[in-house]
Amino acid sequence: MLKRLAAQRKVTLLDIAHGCGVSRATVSLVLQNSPLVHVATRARVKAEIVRQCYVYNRAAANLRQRTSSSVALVINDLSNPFFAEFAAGVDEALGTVGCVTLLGSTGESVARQNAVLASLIEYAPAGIILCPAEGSDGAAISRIVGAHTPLLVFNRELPDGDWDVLALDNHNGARTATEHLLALGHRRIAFFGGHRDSSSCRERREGYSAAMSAAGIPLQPQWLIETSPTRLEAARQAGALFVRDPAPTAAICYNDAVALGLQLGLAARGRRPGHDFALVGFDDIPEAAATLPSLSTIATDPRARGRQAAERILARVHDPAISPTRTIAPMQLVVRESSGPAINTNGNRHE
Amino acid sequence: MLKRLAAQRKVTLLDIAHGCGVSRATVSLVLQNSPLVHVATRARVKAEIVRQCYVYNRAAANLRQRTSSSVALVINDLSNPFFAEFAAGVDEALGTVGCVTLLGSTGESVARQNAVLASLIEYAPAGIILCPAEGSDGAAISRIVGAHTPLLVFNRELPDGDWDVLALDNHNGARTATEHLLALGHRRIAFFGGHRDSSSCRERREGYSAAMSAAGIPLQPQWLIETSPTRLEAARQAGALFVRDPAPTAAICYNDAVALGLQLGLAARGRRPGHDFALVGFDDIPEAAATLPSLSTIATDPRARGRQAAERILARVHDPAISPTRTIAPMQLVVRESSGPAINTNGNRHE
DNA sequence: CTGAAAGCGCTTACAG
DNA sequence: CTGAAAGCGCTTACAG
Repeated sequence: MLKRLAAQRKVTLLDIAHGCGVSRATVSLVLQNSPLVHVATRARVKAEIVRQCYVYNRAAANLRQRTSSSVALVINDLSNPFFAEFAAGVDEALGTVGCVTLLGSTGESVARQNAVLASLIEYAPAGIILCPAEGSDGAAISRIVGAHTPLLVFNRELPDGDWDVLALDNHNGARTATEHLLALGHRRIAFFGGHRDSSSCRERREGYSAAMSAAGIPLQPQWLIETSPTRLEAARQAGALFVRDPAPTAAICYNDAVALGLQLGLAARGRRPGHDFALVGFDDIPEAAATLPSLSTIATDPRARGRQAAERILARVHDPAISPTRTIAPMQLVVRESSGPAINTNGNRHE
Repeated sequence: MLKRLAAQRKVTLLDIAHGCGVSRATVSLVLQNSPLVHVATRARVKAEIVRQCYVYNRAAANLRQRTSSSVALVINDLSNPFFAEFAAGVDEALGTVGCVTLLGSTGESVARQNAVLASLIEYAPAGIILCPAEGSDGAAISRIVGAHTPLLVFNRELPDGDWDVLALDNHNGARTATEHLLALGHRRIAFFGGHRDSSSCRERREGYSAAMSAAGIPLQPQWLIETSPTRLEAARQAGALFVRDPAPTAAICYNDAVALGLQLGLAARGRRPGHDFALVGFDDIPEAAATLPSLSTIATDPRARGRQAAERILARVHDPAISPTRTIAPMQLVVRESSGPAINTNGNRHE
């Protein structure tokens, strides 16, 4: 399991000390920029460090100091741009304080997640940021992580435990998106894509329902269309919107991938998104601005969320007395072309 | 710089030993599944480990054994899907052998790259996988990394040093793509997008030129169009293809992002990609299959490259006597709709 | 099969 | 301002 390094003798503090006739303690103090060391001594030590190509062994230092300068990040999979952006944000924020990111991925498997957590915890990270796999068991996670390492759970609900939570405001995001379409005159609005059993999908559907009820529009069951959250699936299912008359004139999509797929599926059926049909996505992935028609969407800014998660976990590391909190990140509606112009109540555009 | 962990006493090997009346050595042997320990003793120890919620301190073990169970991965930025996929592949392969990924990102800055490397090397990784930032200095990197940690350089050329190289076969990939368009009957073929000073762009242009020369077609300077390698820029520059008559009928694109942008730019000018104009991308990002028309492209399979890089570095870790090699990963043409049907030499389709 | 002892590379009181 | 000594949590010969 372990990699065996060529046990070539590395140059150590003691080598530096011998090299310039001081003790290890002095070298250590120089390394820590302590003001206790005489300038001349300091200069001699520093020169010797360069001369011998000494490299500091942070693991040894951490062991002795009982500290840690790493944070573990456990996500689903980096090939999902949402998580990749989140990870980039985490790494960026940790990097600025000289902390390193230990990466682990679960591939949405609970068993793998437990194994990954159990492995990462052995590296004694200062904290853990976890995007839990679907179906995660909070109690099991608590048991593995233990009480001494601050944990932050991102993005997915987990039956409450003693950890920080950073959640997206799915409910209000979907409500805002729906209200946007209502304000443009749409009445028959579908919620397209996603799996009912995913908590984020459930929350988004609830926000959508809330807005529809508030507008006095009874929900039609055929307006709720499930798909796997991928572009391809969404493109294939586009037809499901039009099996009954009167068909919806607009849709809130579970996420941008689904929305982009729906745009393709609509085009393949001769309908022009943003003209014959209005849609709003979720996430604001880079492509949303670049596609044609550009995609109106609810921005989640995963990179900023990553920075936020890292800062929160660092705060808890620095002061373990802080108690865990629940933070809800707001989401912003970005209006682009795909939601189209205002229409009249028959579902036609004002000309 | 360092995070200070609440110095709460952690349960240690000695606690377990005391807890069941054996020595630390015995507990250590149990942890390593050594056959030297009596079954009954082993069972007692294991029970005690669970009872006390002991967690192994891998850093301490690594220090004592002079081993490492981490590999550092330094990339540009995770928000680039190509690198995100590569990182996912690296992490996947490392995970299966119980090795952890230390992440670092350069944001394409040489200064930051040097700082990140200097920081990561202090964690004594067993090896380093580096996707060098543009303009990297091989000598500086050698100096920072030192001679004892195997290094693998991915994707970008770096003046030769004592490291493994995993390169993409840009030249042949571009040649293959160009030959595909030539075989369809195209003669006026552009090379669209990318920056001339990037080594991968240069190599791809060379492959393209080679195929054109081999077909006896003199290159027109106006067929070489530079853009930043983004979708938006590419969409904006689409017009540059048509400033002079006769305009090209096809283009090799620097990468898929550029190709997708060009598709949008063409559509905005009333030209139908795959009908009025043929194009081939580079990378085979997931979107290439899902866009409309679907994108013909040269597949680089970054995830497989990541696995390959990880396996290579692990091999060197296990046997430091192996000398560094240069591996060129082959690239595969994937034919989809965007390169269109065969045309006649006037640039019209066969009907 | 088990235990006492030394040591991985660092830091930190404590004396001087 | 500098040095001798103990110790972070583990492993590994070496005896028994």
